[in-house]
Amino acid sequence: MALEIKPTQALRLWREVHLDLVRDTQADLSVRQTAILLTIYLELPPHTVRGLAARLGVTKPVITRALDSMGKLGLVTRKRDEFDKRNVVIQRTVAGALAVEHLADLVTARARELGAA
Amino acid sequence: MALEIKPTQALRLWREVHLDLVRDTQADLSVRQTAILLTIYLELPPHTVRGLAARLGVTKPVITRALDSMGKLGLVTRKRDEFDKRNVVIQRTVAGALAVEHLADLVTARARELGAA
DNA sequence: CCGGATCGTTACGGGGCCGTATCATTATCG
DNA sequence: CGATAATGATACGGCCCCGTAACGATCCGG
Repeated sequence: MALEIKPTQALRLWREVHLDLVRDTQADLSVRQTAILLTIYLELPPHTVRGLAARLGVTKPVITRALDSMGKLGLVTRKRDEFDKRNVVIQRTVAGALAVEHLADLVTARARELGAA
Repeated sequence: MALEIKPTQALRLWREVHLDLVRDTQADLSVRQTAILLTIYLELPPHTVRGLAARLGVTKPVITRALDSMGKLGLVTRKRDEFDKRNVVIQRTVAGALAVEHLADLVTARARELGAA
């Protein structure tokens, strides 16, 4: 069952949510960071630096740095893989789950406000 | 007529489009720039620096700098207001319209792919 | 006509992100 | 064991963005 959305609706939805994000001083994630965060919280674990880099089509340092800054914000945590100590497993946090949930609220609320176009 | 979308669908849509944006080397707009671009192309002209700053809840230099970089990309143009030469009128461009249309395509295409959740 | 208000821009200091190249650590295989 | 591969982190130079404060240009009211 697909979600039907018209181009004008899509643009208005995108704009309203982005206006909310800009006004929301707290949320200061870049496009890359947002993609990483949502991948971690929507796809099945385990998540690794290498896996995320391949998934997003970016280099590993991008992931490492994004995890650094998102870690400072408390949105994710890192843990060494005990079975292969070269790997780092990225874990979810309560704050991260709340942030994702907040984003979902924003999008659904703005979608609900959209008139037909 | 509102657009009904479930939280899980919203998050998946957001993630897929953001993955597209990350992979699309060309599109390199920040959240602020995206909000500005869509405001210019979705709301009725005329648009001014001061108006956009108030609309987004940011300071004027933010708008000036965003217009600088978006101008380099050919997405917008500036013109002095002839009736009040203090004002600058922001104008749309063909390239900007295409970029907005491309974003609409991305969102609608990803929405169509979404299964019910 | 002139002082104050308004508009957009610029200067400054600070911080973040980028890609490339390199590094330390760990695993693997002969 | 020792060489090689793989993983994530780090160093570097460069670029962009931010907020505050100041600036020149323009309009307006007395």
